[in-house]
Amino acid sequence: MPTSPRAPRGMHDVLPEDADLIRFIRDTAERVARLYDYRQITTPIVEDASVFLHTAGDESDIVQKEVYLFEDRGGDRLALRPEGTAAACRAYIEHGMSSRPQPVRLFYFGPFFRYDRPQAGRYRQLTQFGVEAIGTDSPAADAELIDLQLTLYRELGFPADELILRINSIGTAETRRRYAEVLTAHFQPHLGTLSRDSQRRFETNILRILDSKEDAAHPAVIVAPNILDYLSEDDAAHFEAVKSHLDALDIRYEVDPRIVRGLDYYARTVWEVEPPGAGGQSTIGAGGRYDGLIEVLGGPSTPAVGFATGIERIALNMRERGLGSTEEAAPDVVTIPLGEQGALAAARAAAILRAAGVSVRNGLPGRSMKAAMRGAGVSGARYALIVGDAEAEAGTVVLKPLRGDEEQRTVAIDDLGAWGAATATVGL
RNA sequence: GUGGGUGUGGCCUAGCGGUUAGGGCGUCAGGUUGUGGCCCUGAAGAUCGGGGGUUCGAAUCCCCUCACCCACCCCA
Repeated sequence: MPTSPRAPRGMHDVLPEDADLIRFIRDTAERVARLYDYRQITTPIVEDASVFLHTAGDESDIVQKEVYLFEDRGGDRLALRPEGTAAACRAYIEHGMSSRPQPVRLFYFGPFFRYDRPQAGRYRQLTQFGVEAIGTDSPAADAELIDLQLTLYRELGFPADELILRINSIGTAETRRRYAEVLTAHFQPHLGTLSRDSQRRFETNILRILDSKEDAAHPAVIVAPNILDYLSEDDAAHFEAVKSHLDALDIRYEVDPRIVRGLDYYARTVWEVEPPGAGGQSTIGAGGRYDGLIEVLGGPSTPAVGFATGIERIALNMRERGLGSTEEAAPDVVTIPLGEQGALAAARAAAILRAAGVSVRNGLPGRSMKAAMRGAGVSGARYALIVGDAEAEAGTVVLKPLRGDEEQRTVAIDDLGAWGAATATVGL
C-alpha cells in the first residue's frame, strides 16, 4: 500500500479553526504598521539567489544548508526567500526609492522558507511580519521600530511588562573585528575547559561563545570583555541616543552585550524580544540596524533599521496564554429545504439574505428534516429558515430562532431582505 | 548536522506475544407523518506509520526506514 502524500516536512496546513487567530495577528500587525505610517511592500516569494547568497556570506551555514535553491527551466539560479529584509532592500534599489522622501517606511507580511530541522516554533515554511525604515541613521528610528514592535505585541494582548526586550550595540564591522581579536586573546588560555561547541565557535564565530547555553556559567564567559567597551565614540553616542528615546517612550529594556550578529553589514543597534520562561526557540522577534546591506546589494550606501517577528511563534505564545478570540465562526442563518420546490425557494431566500449582509449556510436538500435541524443546531447559527414545498407555494419561509425563546414565525419571502438588513445591522 | 522521545479508525486512546484490535469524541442514519441543541439505537471507518526479521503465533520482541515531537546546532 502506497502511503498517501503529506505536507512537506516542516510545512503545515492552516486549518479553518486556526486561520482566525492568524488573521487576527495579521490584521493587527498591518493596523499597527499604518499607525506609524509604514506602508506595505510585497515582494516575490522567489528571488535571484544572489539577493540572499551575497548578503549572507557565501561560506556560512546559512547558504550552504538552509536556503532552498533551485534552477528554473531557463537556467536562472533562484532561491525561496529565507527572510524579508534583503528582498525589501533589493526592491528599494530596483525602484530608485532613494529618491523618495527618506526614510522609506515599509512593512511586509508573508511566507519565508528555511531548510532547517523542524522543532517547536521552527518550521521550514514560516510566516513573518517585518518592518523596515530605509534611509536613516537616526537613533529615533531604531527606537520607533522597537516601539512599533512592542505596540504590536501589546495590541495582540501580551501584557506590556511580560515581554523582555534586550538590546545591544555591536558597532561597525571594524568594531567587531577588533573585538573578535580581543575575545580570541581572552578565550585562548581557557580553550581546554570550554565545551566542544564553544571550541568550534572559537574558530568559526567567536562572538557566539558569549551566548553558548552550555558555557553560560563558565568563568571565562562571565568575565569576558564587553563589546560596548570597544564601540567608537559615534557608535556609543548613537546607542546612548537610542536608549534615551526608549526611556522617553517608557520602554523597559535590558542591555545585553551578548546579543551579536555575525554578518558584516550589521551595525550598531540590535535587539530581541522574548517571552519569559520560554524554551528553545523562544525569541518571537528580533531587529537591528543594517547600515551596510544596501551597498552589499549594489545600491548606494544607505543606513537602515528594521525588525521581523515570527507569526507562528506569536500564535504559539498566544494560544499558551489563551489570548485571541476563541469564538467559533458560525453562520447567522441555516436554511432547511424540504422538497424540490422548497430547495429552489431556499436558495433564493439565501441569496436575498446574503445580499442584505447576513451570512447563510444553504442547507442541501435530501436530508430528513430531523437531520437538517440537528445540523442547524450544531452549526451555532441564530436562525433556521425552513422552506418546504408548502412555503414555496405560498411565497413564505418559516423563520425559527435557534437560541432564546422567541417564537418561530412565517415571513413573506419578499420581506426577507428588510428583515435581513435590520438584523444584520443589529449584529443578530 | 547531533542526540532523545513518540507513531493503533478523522481526533483522543485501551491493549504490550495468542482479543472477531476495545472505548470515547466526531461523522452518517434512525427514534412514525415537516422542527434542533440533551438522550437512546444503529452504521460506516483501523490489519495497529512503512519494510524486513524472530516465533507455531506480533499491534505487542528485534533491525532498518519514514514521519512527527523535544533539545542541541544554526538563526540572515
